[in-house]
Amino acid sequence: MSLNDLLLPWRDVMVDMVRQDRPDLSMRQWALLLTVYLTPGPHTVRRLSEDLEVPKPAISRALDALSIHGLVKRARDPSDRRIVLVQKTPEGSLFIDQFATIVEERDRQSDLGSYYG
Amino acid sequence: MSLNDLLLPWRDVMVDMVRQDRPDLSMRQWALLLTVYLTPGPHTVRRLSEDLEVPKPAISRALDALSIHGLVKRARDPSDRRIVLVQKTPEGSLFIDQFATIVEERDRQSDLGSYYG
DNA sequence: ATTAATTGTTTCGCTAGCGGAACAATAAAG
DNA sequence: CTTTATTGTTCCGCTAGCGAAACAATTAAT
Repeated sequence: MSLNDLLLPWRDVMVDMVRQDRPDLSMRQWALLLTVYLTPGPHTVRRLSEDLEVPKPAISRALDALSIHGLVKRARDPSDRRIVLVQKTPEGSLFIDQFATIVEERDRQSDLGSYYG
Repeated sequence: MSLNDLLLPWRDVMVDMVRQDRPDLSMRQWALLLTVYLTPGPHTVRRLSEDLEVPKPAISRALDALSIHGLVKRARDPSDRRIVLVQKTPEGSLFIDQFATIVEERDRQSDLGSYYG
């Protein structure tokens, strides 16, 4: 598999991400969002900070940003009220689905490309 | 193919991108870099601006940032000295190769996961 | 009860990036 | 030549994000 076949879908999806309509999330915010939606929880600030190798305050700020867009929400753990559990939202799920559609589309395009081209 | 199978490699690669060692590029800078390295040129500021649907000054600034890391270089078109041709560099090629390695690795992991898991 | 540890947020000074307008350099049209 | 068009950069005021340190809230240890 050539470098182009491998990376072109990435290029295409990233370009889609950059085009101005959708909320423009930074790389960290994307990594955080995908982590919350695709990996098993519970997702606490501490764990996310360790998983992403990013300082805790940065996680906190990124959660602020994602929350503003309604893509994620915070809830205190009832059994230990220091802990913040980061949770999915309906809007976030929709957003992820739309992202998946873009990825699917771009993957499909790339496959066709290597078939015909 | 499940949402997870489709998106988990993306999540993993983005997390790798975010981890602090490698130059932390913004989404725009990534989209720009991949466009220069993976799509046919010549790449002028104007064309990149149109392709990415991003204002020209933003392209110019992003090129500054990429140039500082040596990932890309500018050269005036000799036949029309208004035009800036954005060109690859050895460092940039290496960087793209490293990125490809990450993508490959993460794709492979995900395939294994759906086979055994 | 007091002290120590843990968790997440806020503050601090600072840098990078934003869009839009103005700009300089170059080329094309008249 | 002079004017107009094109291309890319710089300037402007502003917002978002950064890491480190300080902080408040809560729980655990003594």
